[in-house]
Formats: sequence, structure tokens, C-alpha cells
Amino acid sequence: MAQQEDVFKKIVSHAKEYGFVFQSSEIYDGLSAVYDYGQNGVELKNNIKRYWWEAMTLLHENIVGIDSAIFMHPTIWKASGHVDAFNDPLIDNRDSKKRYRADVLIEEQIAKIEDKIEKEVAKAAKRFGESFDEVMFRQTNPRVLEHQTKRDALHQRFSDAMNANNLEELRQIIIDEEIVDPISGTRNWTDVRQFNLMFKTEMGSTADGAMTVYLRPETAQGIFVNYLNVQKTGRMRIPFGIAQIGKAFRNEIVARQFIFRMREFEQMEMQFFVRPGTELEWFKKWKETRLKWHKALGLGDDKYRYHDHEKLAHYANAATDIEFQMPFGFKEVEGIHSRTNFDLSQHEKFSGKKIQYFDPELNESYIPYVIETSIGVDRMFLSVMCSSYEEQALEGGDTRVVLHLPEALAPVKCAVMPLVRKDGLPEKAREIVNDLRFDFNTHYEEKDSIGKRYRRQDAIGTPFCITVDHQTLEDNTVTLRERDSMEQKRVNIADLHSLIHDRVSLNSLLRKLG
RNA sequence: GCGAAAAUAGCUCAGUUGGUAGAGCACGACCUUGCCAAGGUCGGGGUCGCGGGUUCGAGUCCCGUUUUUCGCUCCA
Repeated sequence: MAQQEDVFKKIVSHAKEYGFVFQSSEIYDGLSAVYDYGQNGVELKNNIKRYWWEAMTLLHENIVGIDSAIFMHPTIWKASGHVDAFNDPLIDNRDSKKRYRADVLIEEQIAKIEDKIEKEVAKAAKRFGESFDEVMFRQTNPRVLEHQTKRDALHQRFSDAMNANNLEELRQIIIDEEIVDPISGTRNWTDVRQFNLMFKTEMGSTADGAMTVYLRPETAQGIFVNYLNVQKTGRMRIPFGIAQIGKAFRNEIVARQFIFRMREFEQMEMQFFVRPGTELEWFKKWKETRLKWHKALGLGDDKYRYHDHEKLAHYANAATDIEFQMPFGFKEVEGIHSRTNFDLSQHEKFSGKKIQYFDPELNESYIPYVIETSIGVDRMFLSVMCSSYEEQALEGGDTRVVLHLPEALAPVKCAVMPLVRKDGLPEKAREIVNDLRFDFNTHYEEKDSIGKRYRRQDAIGTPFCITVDHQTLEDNTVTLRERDSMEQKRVNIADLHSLIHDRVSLNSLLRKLG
């Protein structure tokens, strides 16, 4: 494990050294948990997005894409539950690992005391042959008085703390009242925290007229609120899906592990709308479809596993993660959730608009059920980087660092290099570059020894190196060197295009899915 | 969020009890070699993370702060 973490460190510095990932605002000491993609990183990331986008929209005629805005009407986040879920004082029990609303726990405690009062009063009433109200009215029973005093004091303390938004006091109340976790029965509580997961900003240029808006914490809601638009204008028939790639923002309390958990991140989400009652069938189908998509990259089938959720979110009736083996363990890369009709129902309720689908086959209207597939682009990027990185020992005690990136994802597809910088070889190499550049991201390299240039390309994962030598000038052949095997073969310049295309095009990947 | 450690050139690091900053690699130019990275010559590059303090003098000592890493915790 220690060794694995060492490898992870190397991957992080490799990512920086070769222009894949930089820390944000580095010259100003950096910004915590925010990262920028560099000249090679952006190419890799775009290729990942394209692979997903085309797998979704080209291979499924019933899936279309949208690109919704990051700003959305604030009520959307009330409807989705994000405002409530992220603005309550929350406390966790370390033993049961359950999270509770601190205010609810205390209110329950007050209710318990009231139960006791009622019981005492009822007991007294029975003993003295009086009515319940008579006993309550007399208020002479010492035990009842004691409980009442306690309740009033607690109630006062509680509302003071809530009004002052005093989280420490809330926790102290829970401790003083010896409130236990209903599941574990222990009092092993964390601090009370206010969760403001959503970034806030103001829309409107004057302060008093401004409306608080949020940076979206997920892209899914942009799809749900456009459901009607797409369904109607696209004449979509259920089942159908809407795909979207975009940035989302979460003000994480602790964000760590490089680009695995960032405050600004990118999601690729597809919401698939189905007939109620068929959702679990579709859930199963999408579980399989998505894993197939991952495995087609060839990073290693044993690096993936499903992690089914046992405890489900309130809106879901099935959920699973696709986890990938990172150097720091199996981690979620993609989530597949059966979200029922929760989101669309909520938006129907909050917007007052009817969000239903008339199913001509059933001859009835309903709110569709939703299967969501949601993948983090940055996590995907990280999984590709981690599984591609290799420090290879070569014959003769040499080592080389290679990124065995899936060829279709590699930022640079080929590098053309003259063996020597004279005798017209650079000019010939330039000719080849000028032809290939229209179809592939092609680099030209003439500096340093040929071996060094090969190694530089290996480090950024370039699948092919094309070397122009003196023989090229005579017969128009070059050597084509492969990144992984380091093997070279002599090929005609005229054949280069198709040889490279067959290997590096997205089609080759997509065909594995078809 | 708590605890610990670290921060000196693009990278990896050295820098003695406090006395005006160094190496290797990388980078640039030229020469040389030419199919798996380290040839020669010359050159550019650092107010030592930032802000205070102690001192005649701070990369070095003290305080604060930022970022990173690790362990808990949290998140999914």
C-alpha cells in the first residue's frame, strides 16, 4: 500500500511535469482542491468526453444531448432537495455512521420529556380519581413539575441556540441531554456542522435587487427541467434519454486526493426516461451497458467492480457504483441510480407545470421514471492516467516512463521526427506533418537524440513515432515505431494515414460497443 | 474540521553554531553524433511560499498565514 501511494505521488508529479494537470492559481500559492488541465490534459479530457458523448448519442438513436446553463432558477434546488439537505445543522454518529439533523434529535428529546409528563399526569389522575386536565391544572405533582421545568429550560436553550445558529451549543445540548443514536445506542457524536454544499452568488447588479443563485451542484437538474422541451420539440417517445456534459460545483468540507474530489468538477450524465414499473429492468441494462463502455478501453477488466448501495437515497429504489481500482483503493467513478419519478414529480409540484407523458401504447399519462448514469470526467481521467502509467525496466538497466493510454484517448497521436537535422530530412518530415495534421494531433520534433525524443513521446503516451531517415528520400518509406512494444517497421508514407487511423480513431473503440 | 510534517531554480535536493545562495537534471544558442534519453562550449534562470518579529545581520531562530502530503474525520 505504501508503495502504491508512492506510485500515486509519481503520477501526480508526472501529470504536472508533462502538462496534464496543474494546480489552480499556482503562482498565487494555489487554490485548494481546484485544478487546471494543461496542454496535454485538455486533449485527453476532451477525448474522454467525446468517447462518452458519441457512445451515448451516436450509438443510441433514442438519446439526445443538451447543454444547460450553470445558473438555474433557485427554486430548482428547493424542488430537488438540495437547499434543505445542505442547510441543516447535521451531526454524525461515529458508530452507526448515520447522519442526523441535530435540531430533529433535540426536538425528539423534548417530545420524550412530554411523554413522561403525560404518563405521570395520567398516573396521578388515576390515583386521585381525577381527570387528566384537573391534574394538569393543579400542577402540584413534584415529578410533573420537575419534568416541566426541565422541558421548558431545554426548549428555551434549544431555540436560543437555533436562533443564534450556534452549532457548538446544539452539540452541547445533545451531550448534556445524553441523547443516544437510535441505531447504535451510543453517544459517540461528531461536531454539528452546517452543510453549505452549494456555492452561492448573486444575480442582478444592484445589491438590493439581487437574487441569490447557486452554482449547480449537479448537472442532472438541468436535464429534468428541460424534459418537456426536449420531449416535445424532439418528438421523443419513451423510453428515451437526455445526455449532458458539464461543470458542477460543490463546496466540499474536505477535498483531497488530487483531482478525485474537487470543488469544481465535470460530470457526464444521462437521464433515461422509462415507463413506470420497467425501471428496474432498465437499471440492470444500463449497469451492464456502462460497464461495457469502461471495459472497452482495455485498462483491465479486473480493475472494475460494482458496489451496490444498501442504504438508498430517499428518491432512489436502486443504486450502484462502478468502482475503479485507483492506487488508493477501489473508488467510485460512475453512479447508476434508479431515481423513480422523484425529480420530475418535485418539479411538477414546485413549478405548477404538468410534466407527464402520454403513452400511446398504454393510452394513459404518467410521470416517467428515471434511470441516471452519472460519471465524473475528472475521476475517469484519473483512472486512465493511473492505469496507464508505467516505469518500465529495459534491457541494459535502462528505464523508461510510458503512459499506455488507450490509443483513441492519447492527446498526441503521432510524432514525426527527422533522424538528423540536415540533408533535407527536416523538410521531408515537415511534409509528412503537414499531411497528417488534418486528421491527427501530430507533433514535429527535431531536437535532441532520436532516443530522447522517443522517450519524451512515451511520457505523454503518443502511440506512434514516425522517423524520417536518408532512405526516406530515396523510396518514400519511414519507420513507424509503436509506443508499447517499441517495435519499428518500415512503411510507405502513403500508408501512414490508414495505419494510424485504424488504431487511434474513436470508431475502433465505439465498434466494440456496437 | 483535528493532529503531524514539509515548502530553496522548471524538477530532485544541498546549504555548517545566524554572516550577501549552490549542484545535478531540465531549458536556450552553436558545434558534434545519429534508431531508443544523459558529447562539447557558452548562456538564461532564485528578493529561499507569504507577512510580521528578534538581531548590526535571517534561507537558518520565534509567531502568524497559505499551500501540499500523511493519519483520523467527512463526503460519494
